[in-house]
Amino acid sequence: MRPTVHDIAAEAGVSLATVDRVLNARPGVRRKTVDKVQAAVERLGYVRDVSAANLAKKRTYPLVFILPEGPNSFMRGLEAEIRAAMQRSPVERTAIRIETVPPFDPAAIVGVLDSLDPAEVNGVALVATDTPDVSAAVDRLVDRGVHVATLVSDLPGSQRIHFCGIDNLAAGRTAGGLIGRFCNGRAGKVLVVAGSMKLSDHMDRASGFAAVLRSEFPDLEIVGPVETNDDADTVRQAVTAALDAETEIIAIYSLGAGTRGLIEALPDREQRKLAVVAHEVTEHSRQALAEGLFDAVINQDCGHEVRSAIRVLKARADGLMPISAQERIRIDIFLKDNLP
Amino acid sequence: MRPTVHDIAAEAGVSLATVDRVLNARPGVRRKTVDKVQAAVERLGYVRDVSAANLAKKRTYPLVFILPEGPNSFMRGLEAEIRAAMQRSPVERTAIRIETVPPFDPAAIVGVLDSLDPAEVNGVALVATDTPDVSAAVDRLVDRGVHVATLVSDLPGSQRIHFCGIDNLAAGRTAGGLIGRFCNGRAGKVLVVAGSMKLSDHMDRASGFAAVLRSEFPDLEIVGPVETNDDADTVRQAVTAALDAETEIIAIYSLGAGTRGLIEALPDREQRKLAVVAHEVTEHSRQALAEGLFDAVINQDCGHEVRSAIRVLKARADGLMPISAQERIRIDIFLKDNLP
DNA sequence: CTGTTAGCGCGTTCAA
DNA sequence: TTGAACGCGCTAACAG
Repeated sequence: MRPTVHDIAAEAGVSLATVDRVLNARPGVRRKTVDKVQAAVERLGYVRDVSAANLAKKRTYPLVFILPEGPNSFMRGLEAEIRAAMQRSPVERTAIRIETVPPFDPAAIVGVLDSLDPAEVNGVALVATDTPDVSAAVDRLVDRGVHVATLVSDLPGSQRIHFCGIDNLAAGRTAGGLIGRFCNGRAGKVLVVAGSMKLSDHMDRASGFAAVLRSEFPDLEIVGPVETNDDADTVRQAVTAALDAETEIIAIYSLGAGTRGLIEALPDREQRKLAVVAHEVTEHSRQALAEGLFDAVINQDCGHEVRSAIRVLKARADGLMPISAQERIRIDIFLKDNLP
Repeated sequence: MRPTVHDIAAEAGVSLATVDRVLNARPGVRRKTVDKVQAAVERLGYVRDVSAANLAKKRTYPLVFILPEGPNSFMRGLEAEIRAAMQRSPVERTAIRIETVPPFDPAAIVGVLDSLDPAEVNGVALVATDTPDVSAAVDRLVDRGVHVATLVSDLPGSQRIHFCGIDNLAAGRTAGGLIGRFCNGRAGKVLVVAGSMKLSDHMDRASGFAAVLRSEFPDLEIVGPVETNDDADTVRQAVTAALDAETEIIAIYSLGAGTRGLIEALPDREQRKLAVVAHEVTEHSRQALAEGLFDAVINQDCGHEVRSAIRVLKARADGLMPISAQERIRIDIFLKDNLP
């Protein structure tokens, strides 16, 4: 039988209230009493029953998600998952609010971050641009006692407690390995299309990709990365222009969004055979895979990311450590053959 | 504010005890009273607070895992994950017992299944051979009121409530897509090595693989599948023999275990270039990937599978539906470039 | 058949 | 600085 506060109280020779004060690090207890209680906790191996505590406190976890607005399918999918989590709020004791900001706008993110009231918010998960001002705003919020987790794209220099997303360096390496093998010995150029180098996920993917090509497939030369701000029309124009200009392009790695534009720019399979790898399963990329326009799509499960963010933020609010393996977001690789 | 049993009692004009009886479908309540209470539940949108209920009941969930003994690395990894879950038992209110049985021995599984006491066991997760006797034993257990989930390999005809594992047909298709692309237009033969056709996961992988080769890569011809009972020495002998006999083999798909034997049988990369795809990241396969002996490894996260089995079995014991997307086990694809 | 009451493990008044 | 007592939402005796 697991020990309870009663057992601790008896063991330490004090009352329940005193045990509670010590356990919750509240003031008004003599140093010696604190030691006695802590010794009893150690001795009996006490672990607090979080659900009983939450019941007594009628606790809810007020959480805020910050993500970019706009037509980006992936971000809208992410938002849908957050809304699904809001549906479960009564059961999970969460109170989730969504704040959307213009994409690629660090100042807007900073504005939201600074407007948050630590008294009303327990944790924040955000999709951030990796810029110094956002990093600083995150640190300010953490200093004010709010736990912050990054979502999808990390903020490596900041005080965020956790990154809920894939290892984007490994994702880029994977793309490199796939494209290298799909080209299978042919020499030529590979066009790399990115959204914005202000995003650390795009940065990481680009460098992982370049590293693998350099070390394993030296016959493939990178063109780009071209920046498109994840805008479909820009992607279409950029890809069309590049394919016209460079006839030696035999593969494309699209590491950002705007996938619809990429599809529109792709020439007939018969005319010109290109190995194509893109990111995120959306309506568009799914169809492109099925039609054989794309060879592979690298995906991150945004449902998992959202649930993970909630678990991590809640655990942290309770001062617990989450199961780390459970929070590792996998790099999914989809071919037309294993599309879910 | 979420409604409580008190609110229901007031709304229905009855006492707490009666509400409790109705909510838990216990006998001794007049039909009319039941209806009144249920109407109040509907009207107020009541949902029971499971953690409060568990607190009051001091509930624990006694669970049994059945899996094959023996040297199979994957199964040992699975067992390690179950033991990790046992460590969390006090927090998760579980009481987990592991039963091991000789591999490929349906009778042994049936023996364990039939020996289980419904009064002492709440749910069972098992790695099963897909044979009629096991299926029947599962059905008998379900009839006696115990929830059963299959783990890793499914039992499609049975009354199991859930399958905790990957879509093995899709996994086989993925392997087919990868091998087809890695061979890249070359014609030749592909050796398929399996453990046992008594396992539905092996069956499914083999057929998914064959389907993709037939429809998308007609220049590749399948040799096998050869059955090895997942024994490394048998695998080594079978692969060596096949490679000697058939000089046109340009690829190998190993869809079962015994990966060490496969590695030992593989000729020098320089001598004979083979595209190799295997299953499950283990110490051996990891090294083979790193050295370039394997091109890809398809993996299932057994930690996720174990946690999922526990969640599903617990949820079912409480009469709840789990978040289905969370319980979908992903098909992981590892290249040397994205090895974790 | 139905209602009253005392906990489950913990947090939080209010007195002492 | 400490302790007693009540309540969180629910279940389980025990009466009636």
